[in-house]
Amino acid sequence: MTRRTAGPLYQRIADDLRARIQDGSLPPGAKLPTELALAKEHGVTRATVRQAVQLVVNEGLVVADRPRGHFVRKIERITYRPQEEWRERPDFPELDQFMDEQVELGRDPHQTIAVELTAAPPDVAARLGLDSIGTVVVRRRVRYLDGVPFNTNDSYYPLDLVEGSEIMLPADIGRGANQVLAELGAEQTHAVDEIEIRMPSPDEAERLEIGLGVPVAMHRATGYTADGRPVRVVRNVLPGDRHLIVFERSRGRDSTTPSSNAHP
Amino acid sequence: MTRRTAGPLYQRIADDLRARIQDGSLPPGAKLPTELALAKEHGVTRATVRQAVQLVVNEGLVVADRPRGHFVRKIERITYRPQEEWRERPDFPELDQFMDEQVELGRDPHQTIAVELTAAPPDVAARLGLDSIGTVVVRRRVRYLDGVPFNTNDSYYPLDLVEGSEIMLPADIGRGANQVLAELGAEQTHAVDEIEIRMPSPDEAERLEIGLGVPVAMHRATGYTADGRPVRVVRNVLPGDRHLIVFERSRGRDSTTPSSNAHP
DNA sequence: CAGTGGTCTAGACCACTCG
DNA sequence: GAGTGGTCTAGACCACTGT
Repeated sequence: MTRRTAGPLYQRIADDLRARIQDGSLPPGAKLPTELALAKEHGVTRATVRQAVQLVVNEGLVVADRPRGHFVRKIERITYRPQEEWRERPDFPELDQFMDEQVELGRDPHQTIAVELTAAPPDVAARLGLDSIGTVVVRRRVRYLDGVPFNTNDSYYPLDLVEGSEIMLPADIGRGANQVLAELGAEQTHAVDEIEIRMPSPDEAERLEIGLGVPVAMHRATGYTADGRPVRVVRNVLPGDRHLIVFERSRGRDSTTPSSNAHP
Repeated sequence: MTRRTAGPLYQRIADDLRARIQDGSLPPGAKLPTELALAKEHGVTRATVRQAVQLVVNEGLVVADRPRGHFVRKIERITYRPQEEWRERPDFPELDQFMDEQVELGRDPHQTIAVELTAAPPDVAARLGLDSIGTVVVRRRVRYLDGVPFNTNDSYYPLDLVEGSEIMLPADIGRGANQVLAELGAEQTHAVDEIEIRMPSPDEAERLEIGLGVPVAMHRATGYTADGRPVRVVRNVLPGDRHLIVFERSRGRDSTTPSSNAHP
């Protein structure tokens, strides 16, 4: 942490706040001094203090809880393992995988499911190899943990592949949508995971109750059958303050250089 | 894009800017109207316009290029494949892998290398299984593409493992540090990749020339030998506007559930 | 009701780049 | 030298929360 001794006033005030957070005198969850108090302390107007506070808010260090005050952000991440979707499931699971794992950890998960028929958005169409009029089935899920929205999970399937199947029903699929796909003759043997880091759109921020200063990961997974046909695209939006993405890899032949069907 | 018809003025102005960016009337690279022009257009003061502009800047949609004006951000990402570090390399490579791949793509890469001996930072110590006084060798690299800093790559090795080896020299290792480790009797057979999404610290922002509104991914890779001993931790800081992280996976036994040595 | 942050105005001066 | 955004002041009113 480089301490500034010159430069704009608001930067110096922000430096001071960061230092207090880092050295523990303002621990996670602590309430910051009020804007008025900071103004008096530094001999500036409230407007200048607000610039400083805005800065640390946009860095994700501090959250505004209006009108109680500003507080040091508490961060608690769950581990998100894209590879686990291919883990063996119990023979008669009652919940889907996300729910299942979280219950094991003593959390209270639930999710909303909506199914929709639309034209494939461009990124999905490109990965599914569909032309511009390709119709897809989308399963949109919002997942909650202890009442807080945690991530969104939108799965896209070519309509002709899943028409009439369980995938089109807005309900949990205990054995997993991938299992249903396999039963439909489209078993997936490999997948490509893409992770894009950016700030959320206003829509995403609202849907996931994301505050300022929290970026998201857009995780896209494209699943392929043995003959290289893409049969599924999943778009996950993961708020950065609530997720740690984990992959494991071995030096085996099949997990290093699959070489084909790579996107983009 | 939900258009607002009520609410704070600056939000409405920001909505208007977003809409113009999304519908193409302000394409990537285009110059926004000046703050004064926007103020007149919307019948508000410059301070209010600045709030609106700050918002879209912090969303990463717009960059300030002072004092020329504000411009719509152009985003161009390179593909970053953690698994590729285990790709077969040419017998007599002259450059390291990052450089090599980028030259193939017609870019001009270079990197700075500094080697340092320090106590292991807590996150590294935890992953290497070292106690609080464990000493490590750090190879710090900053990688540039066409003169722009692209990412940082700090590799940590237990001192007793690499002492006296090529790893301690601040120069490119054509055949790769992993190959050197193997020659030292510490061949890695599997690894855990962790990806954390957050806003950059002021230090990181400066080192990587990151503007407001650009989050980073912290990618940590921990490499293990066949007997499960961690021998290397790499910390990569990847600015979100310049990277797309890609993994590929097969449904084979070894790439799905390695189960042991997982962090955290 | 008091205290907090959120929004907005009106104005001032500065540093830097470009023509 | 004109024009841009960056910084800062002084003041006002509002909406919401907790007591």
